[in-house]
Amino acid sequence: MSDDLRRNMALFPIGIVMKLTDLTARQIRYYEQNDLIQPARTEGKQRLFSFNDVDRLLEIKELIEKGLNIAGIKQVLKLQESVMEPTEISTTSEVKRKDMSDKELHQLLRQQIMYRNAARPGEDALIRGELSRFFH
DNA sequence: CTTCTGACA
DNA sequence: TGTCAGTA
Repeated sequence: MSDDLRRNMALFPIGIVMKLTDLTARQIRYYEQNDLIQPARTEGKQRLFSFNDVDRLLEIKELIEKGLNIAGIKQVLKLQESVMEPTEISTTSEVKRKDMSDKELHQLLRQQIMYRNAARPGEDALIRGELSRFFH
């Protein structure tokens, strides 16, 4: 069995994921509603998460802690997907970055810098105003 | 007992 | 986001 397939197997219920990510069930369900994650379901409609789902949730958690809202997180997630090779869908952010082109790397760095500026209330009103759509 | 959806003093 | 309700 491939390693990628193993990481995508729906294995644990929300209770386990809560402990693994330190997120509340409310938050996890909310992120799913906003299409940030798409966990599998049992016949009884119970969510079943894979290792990839957990990794994704941990990334979402980091982004939330940096002040990003759903729209902002979608941007980052979309950017990461555009950077990944269609074939070898890597797992760690380290591997993902290794295959980025210079153009994509600059775009990601530019956005990260913008996030930091916008995350400082009263420091850069213009930038924060333009990116308000991506923050709380 | 755990999870799910919907709703809001 | 928390939390309570009524189920499955």
